Amino acid sequence: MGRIPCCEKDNVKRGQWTPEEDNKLSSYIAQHGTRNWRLIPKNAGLQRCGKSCRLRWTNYLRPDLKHGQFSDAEEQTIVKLHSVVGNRWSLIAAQLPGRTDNDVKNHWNTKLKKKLSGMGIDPVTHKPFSHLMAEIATTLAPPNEANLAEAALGCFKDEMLHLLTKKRMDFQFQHPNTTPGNSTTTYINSKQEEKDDTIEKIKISLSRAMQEPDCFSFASMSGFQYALSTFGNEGSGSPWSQSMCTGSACTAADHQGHLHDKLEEENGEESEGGKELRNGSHIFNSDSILWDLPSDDLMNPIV
DNA sequence: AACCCTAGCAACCGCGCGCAC
DNA sequence: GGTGCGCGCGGTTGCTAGGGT
Repeated sequence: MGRIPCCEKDNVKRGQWTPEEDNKLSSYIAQHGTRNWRLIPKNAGLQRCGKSCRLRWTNYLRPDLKHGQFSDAEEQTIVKLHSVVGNRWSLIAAQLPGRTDNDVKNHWNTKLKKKLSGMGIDPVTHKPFSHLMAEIATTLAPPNEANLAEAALGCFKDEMLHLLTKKRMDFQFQHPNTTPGNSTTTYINSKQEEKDDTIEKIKISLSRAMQEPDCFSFASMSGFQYALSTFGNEGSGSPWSQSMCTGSACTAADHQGHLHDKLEEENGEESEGGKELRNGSHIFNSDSILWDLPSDDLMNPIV
């Protein structure tokens, strides 16, 4: 048996509150208090759900609310408390007079999270990223080659699909052997050509890998490192493919020295992708840990 | 000027807990 | 102890204003 709805959805208004509605609600609550939220809209002459009235009152209309910017002291309090209690917004808000849980939550999600990340602190654990990276590196076992291939392929398929579908139309028609100076491609600048060339190689290798999974040697794929370092976000499939794509596990693999060593061993020479990787920014370099990402991926400057 | 993108905020939704019967 | 109800909470969604192209 499901829970009954808190109100008749057909008969209630939703969305932004008007000043008249605010007035009605405020004056009703001033006279009668907030005893039964289900009855309040009916008695106050509002076509609103009781829940909606409660939210409007607690988050906006309550006379004791502060509506301005959060002060530094308030922000510090939020960060401190969040490090202890986590996402218990109501608990945190209770320590900040005039602030609601919704206020605190919004402020955290829009400002404080980014602020902490920018300072090199993980907003979830409140530990420095360097500390987390070290933990991950020591916790995870080095992956074997089969896992890596599976993981990277899973990650790769999604990213390539994404990339290929969002790429300009000309990419679809551009044959890999297109000669320079061809009228259809002359407008492409050299950097773009270089990138397209890498993408094309990835594309060919990927389709080969899908057709001949058994004899597929992932590390022989030109541009793998480029892709790994560029598309490190939305993996799918095995846990390794997930973690491979977060960047953190890449770091772990780097730390263990297995991934790049393995790739270079098998490549025999430095791949084009490898060059790309090396040209990427070393945003994180603590002791033996390296986190290689292209500069475009520098979401969070690390201290 | 028009369009697109993004950040910030308000509001909604669903779940779980506590209380009364 | 079981059930129904009301409320609070945290996560998510949607709207809007402002900035960039």
